[in-house]
Amino acid sequence: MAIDPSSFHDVAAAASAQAGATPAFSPLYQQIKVLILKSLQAGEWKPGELIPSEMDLAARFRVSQGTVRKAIDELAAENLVMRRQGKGTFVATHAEHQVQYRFLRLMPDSGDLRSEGPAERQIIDCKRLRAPADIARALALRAGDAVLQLRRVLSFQGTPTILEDVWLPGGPFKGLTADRLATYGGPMYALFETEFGVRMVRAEENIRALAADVASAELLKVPVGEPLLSVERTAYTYNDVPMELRRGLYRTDTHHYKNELS
Amino acid sequence: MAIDPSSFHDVAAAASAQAGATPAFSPLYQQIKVLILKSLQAGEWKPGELIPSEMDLAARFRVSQGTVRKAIDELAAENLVMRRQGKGTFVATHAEHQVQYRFLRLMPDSGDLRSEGPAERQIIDCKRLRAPADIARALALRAGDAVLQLRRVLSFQGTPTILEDVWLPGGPFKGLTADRLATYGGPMYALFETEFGVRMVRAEENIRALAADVASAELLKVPVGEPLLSVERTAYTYNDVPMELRRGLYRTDTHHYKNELS
DNA sequence: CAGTGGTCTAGACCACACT
DNA sequence: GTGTGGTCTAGACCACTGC
Repeated sequence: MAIDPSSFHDVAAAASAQAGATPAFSPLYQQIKVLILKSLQAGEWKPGELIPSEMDLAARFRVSQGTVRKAIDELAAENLVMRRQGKGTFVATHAEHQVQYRFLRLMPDSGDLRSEGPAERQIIDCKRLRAPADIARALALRAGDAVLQLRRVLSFQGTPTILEDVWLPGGPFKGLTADRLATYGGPMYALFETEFGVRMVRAEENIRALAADVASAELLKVPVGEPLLSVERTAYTYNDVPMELRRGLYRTDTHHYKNELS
Repeated sequence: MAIDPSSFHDVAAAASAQAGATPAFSPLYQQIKVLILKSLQAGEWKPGELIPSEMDLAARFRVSQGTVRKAIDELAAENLVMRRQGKGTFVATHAEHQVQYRFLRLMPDSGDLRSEGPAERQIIDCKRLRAPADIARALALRAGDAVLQLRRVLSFQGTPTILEDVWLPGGPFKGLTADRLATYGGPMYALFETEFGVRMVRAEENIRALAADVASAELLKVPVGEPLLSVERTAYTYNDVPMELRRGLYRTDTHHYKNELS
């Protein structure tokens, strides 16, 4: 077959048909990646589910298996999917035992979190309110929009260690109650997936040291003025849409925040 | 040619010739990666230098270009080498302007470190001493072995912000003086590369909040008891050999420690 | 222009999991 | 055995760099 090498596939043809001064060249596998990403966002495959095999996807998009493979490689590197040899590729989820606290970097000074057993969770408060300006900005809402605020304490081996305030946009999380949170056994992000279809994909944390105020000191059972780690986390779903703001105060007398740099 | 499919290359043949109960299967590209890594360690190519082209390496190791490519892909993902299309693959270095403070996660509350201009560095102390037990353990030395201790303050826009104590093993860093550090313009890790042939490859940080003691408070110009971020970093060369212990105290009133989770 | 890394394909075989 | 992801090869062409 004598065919134009730049149009021997549907996707490739569509790419080269782009108009504009800059051709905006983008590799085929990147385009395939975007297409798979859209299916993930649209919920075509739910967290924990098996996605079609590389061969199937290659047939669907009319490209070779190698091209699909490279697209999935990148998605796997970003922790959006998980590959398992012999079984297939699965949509990543927070509900797995292996990656229980994927966004929690606090470690006991000896051992790891698993060796401490599960954390005891105590919900202090859960209420619906109108977003203050700073919260609204962080969640890409308008000031005054409905948000849920949740406050809880996590204790390890009987010692209160983390005090967290969580803000969630009211729309996507309509119907979330303190009771539902208290009765749910797994990680909070797993509940978000199963009950609200919101999967947190990545997060940013801004960390500071500050002195415990009266309220925090009481809840964490430390003296007022005790230095605490302030960890402000913004968590994002697909497409960099912020879906959670979380302000944590960590006691660091028996634990530390661990970070790997490379 | 009728040849055994598992022995059509030197490296592959060597791999399949391994004895032992567990065949310890390792993909070809992983073995190639180890070989390239050894050349990097041995200093066959120095930081900043061009390594041989993929074709050359493929010829050297008697494998296909694709296999070399996959090995280099992983090295690039680990920031050990840097690829530049049309030019070649270079050994990574701390002396590049783009990645100036690769291990420093402190950011001004608005803008970034570059917008603040270069930090002012003030060396407080630099002395040779025998390693206390905890320092020795972190650096994989014996207690009492010679170490260099260095203390310095970094200021941004006139405000002292970071107080650092650095411990280095005496052997590899023989001859390092406060004067050499003061006159050197670039990042400390770049000096380590050019003068001592020590390239830091990755690091771990343990972070805590603590109250400023008298000495720290004076150097950072904050009240005694002010909450500070304590950042304890262990930096490693090739092969996970620890080469530096660094204890930093960060003021977080105008800056914060930024971490990306995924 | 030649040389480099980057993309894409096609086909073979290997390792693993289920049935 | 069948199907999955994982490895390896070989060859073609594209995009970028510098002579």
